[in-house]
Amino acid sequence: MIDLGHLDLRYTFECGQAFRWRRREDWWVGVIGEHVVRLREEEGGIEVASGISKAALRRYFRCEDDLARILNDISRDAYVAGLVKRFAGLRLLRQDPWECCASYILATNANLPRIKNMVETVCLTFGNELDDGLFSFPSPEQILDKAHFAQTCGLGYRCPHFLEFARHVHRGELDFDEIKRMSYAECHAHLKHFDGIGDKVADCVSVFCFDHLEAFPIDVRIGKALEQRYHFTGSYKKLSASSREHFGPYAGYAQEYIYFAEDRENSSAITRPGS
DNA sequence: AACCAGGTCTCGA
DNA sequence: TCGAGACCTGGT
Repeated sequence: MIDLGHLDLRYTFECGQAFRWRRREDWWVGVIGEHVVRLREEEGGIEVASGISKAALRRYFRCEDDLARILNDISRDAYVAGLVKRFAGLRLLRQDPWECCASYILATNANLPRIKNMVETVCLTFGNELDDGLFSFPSPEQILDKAHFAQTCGLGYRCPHFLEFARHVHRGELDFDEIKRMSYAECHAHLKHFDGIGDKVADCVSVFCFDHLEAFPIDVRIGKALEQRYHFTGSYKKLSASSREHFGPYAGYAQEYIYFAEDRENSSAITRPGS
């Protein structure tokens, strides 16, 4: 049993920030680094079945974030204030930079189910089998050692960007520790130099693995929400500036609550037509 | 059966 | 700096 603070596993894993968590009966099963992790909510904490250290788990779940204070800070309008109440316990995760960047290069112009499939196929093709049917996310070297198999992963036109990114990391052309020391603006600009990383992906990885909680990724759905609910318009750059100004230093948290809410709204509209 | 998807790239104005 | 088109492919 471990106390990870206020945490709702379902909201946190279903909101689309990470692609590899699955519900298996009453456990959430995922892979962090080379560890299979099984988690279950119990009274008074989270039950953990894994060899991973508690410190690593606390780090992954950003336990140093004062969630109550952050949610209070982003509740700057009625819409987000309502979402924060509905989905309290949704936490941002601190993902591994290599895995996060590589995954989000795959996450362009595809829907969530397909993205999950692509990532899972990559793990199955190149990663280490850790447990029955559970694979680690492969290292750049594991991918490059049999790069020709990438064609069989259904990545489409993302494939060359994915492989090229693995090569850049393998050659040491990205220093993730150095990027972590950059400001948000520097981090975002630096990442955009790599093929397959544009404004949106740069923002995703800025907030999901480089600790820039003010980053506010804008995909088509968030763009619609910004227009309809806030009347924000214009280029990505303008929308980004407006959003960060409105939501403040924890804009990334606000973005994730909005994305999750819009996603649920969207899927329930399809599931229950009419009314 | 079309439409669309956690976009990016290239190119012209 | 901005907008328009093309783009792999699988979900829905």
